[in-house]
Amino acid sequence: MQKQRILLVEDDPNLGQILKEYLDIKGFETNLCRDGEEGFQAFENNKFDICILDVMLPKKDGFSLAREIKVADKTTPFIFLTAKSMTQDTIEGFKLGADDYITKPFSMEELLLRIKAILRRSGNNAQNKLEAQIFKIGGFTFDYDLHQLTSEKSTIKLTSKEAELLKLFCLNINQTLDRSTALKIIWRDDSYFNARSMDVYITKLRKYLKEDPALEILTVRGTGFKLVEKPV
Amino acid sequence: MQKQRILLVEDDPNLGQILKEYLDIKGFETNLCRDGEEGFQAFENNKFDICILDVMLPKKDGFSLAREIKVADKTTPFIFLTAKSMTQDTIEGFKLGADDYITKPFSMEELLLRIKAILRRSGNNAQNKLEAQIFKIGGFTFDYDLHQLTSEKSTIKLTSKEAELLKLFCLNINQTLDRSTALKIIWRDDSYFNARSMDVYITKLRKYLKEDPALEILTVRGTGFKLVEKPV
DNA sequence: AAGCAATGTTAAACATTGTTAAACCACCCA
DNA sequence: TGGGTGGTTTAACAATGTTTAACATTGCTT
Repeated sequence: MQKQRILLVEDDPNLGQILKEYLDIKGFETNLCRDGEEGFQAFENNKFDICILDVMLPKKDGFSLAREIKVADKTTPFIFLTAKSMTQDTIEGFKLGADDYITKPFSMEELLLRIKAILRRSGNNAQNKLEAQIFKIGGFTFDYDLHQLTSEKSTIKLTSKEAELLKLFCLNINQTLDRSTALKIIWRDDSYFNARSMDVYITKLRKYLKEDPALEILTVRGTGFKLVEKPV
Repeated sequence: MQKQRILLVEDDPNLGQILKEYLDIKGFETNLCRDGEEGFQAFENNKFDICILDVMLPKKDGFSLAREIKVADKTTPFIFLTAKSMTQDTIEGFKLGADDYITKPFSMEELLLRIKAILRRSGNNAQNKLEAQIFKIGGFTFDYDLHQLTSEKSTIKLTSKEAELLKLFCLNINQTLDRSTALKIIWRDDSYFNARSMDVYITKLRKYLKEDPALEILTVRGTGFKLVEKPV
């Protein structure tokens, strides 16, 4: 498969460089630009699968840049990098045009998961858009879009939070999923009460998965959880 | 098996030489460079299994060097040698790109253990990353990822700290494990209270391993502990 | 042998996570 | 509008993991 291309526009040279390296390591081809104008030029000369735009940029802010890019190609998905200081209203505004946004500071893992999610559901070609997100874990088949978890015996209907959490686990199977990363992605905020809410959902997922002894959600105390698929 | 190759870039001639000798004795082939440029040249002309980079280097700092190396070969793992004086933030930054970091001053043993751990889990090929860490000690099978210690009779579920400590012993079976090394690796800090905590865990592990008389955790008074596997 | 420092052991204190049920909330429908 | 309905959060309490504290034991030194 061809490498997927990312247009990253970020003026902080440190952050930009670190992000580019991380994404490159993760198998993307990342084009890093320093300001809005440079970003737009890069977009005109290349084809990208996704754009990651800092909102505060020299010469041309991320929102304007996005508008121009949308004119040129309506299908390209965006992720905005927004500052913590922005008001909720502003963020709401951005959300309208963006496929997703992420608030600084964020973990790279969190960004990567969002990128993957967007590319999955709104990939470049029409086929991709229709492609279901179906995971096979243990004896189960999990259809994220339908919110269905199917085993030989039965099919369970999941709620949206259950499905999102399970999807996160599937995207990171056999790896530790950070508590705060999951919270920021699903609950959009890492707070004490959300953490407890997540614990409740962990219990629910465990109940569903109990049917297959090869699957287990381990707790990594102080860090997060890990969905492991044991060998038979 | 072929000797594993280490690229060591350290400008302090004393420390550099000592480390090189130690690692060579431990069965590696170590290439010592004095500054970032020399380090990069060495990397271009050879294949290394792991790079150990001082962060403060003449001509080209360790972080920049790492960046260039990553471009040339994304899979090579790193360990950064950082100074105690660095802020937590900086270290967080390094952690992102690095497989591990170690704060000066450190013991050679500690470095060796970190090297071994990284080579184990992120060996040269990507497959290795997925390979489970399973140890056979005495009559037990210990699966680190699942935190499970299995004997003929039963399977015990270990807590995270128990599992980490046991893993350290397995990686150093029949060798003395330094108290402070273990503390720095598992607790990331060698203090009096952590030391006592570790003693508690030694007791717990002894209890688990008691089932097999061929295994014993000896105490090396004033130094540390040693997990020995006696012949039958 | 006395005294000291290091380690062994146990239990209590503390922190985090697990579980359950009730409260809350948004949405639908009559 | 009001009453269900399903989903999510909050609250309360239970269970578990980790650290701290206290006291016991061991080995070394003088």
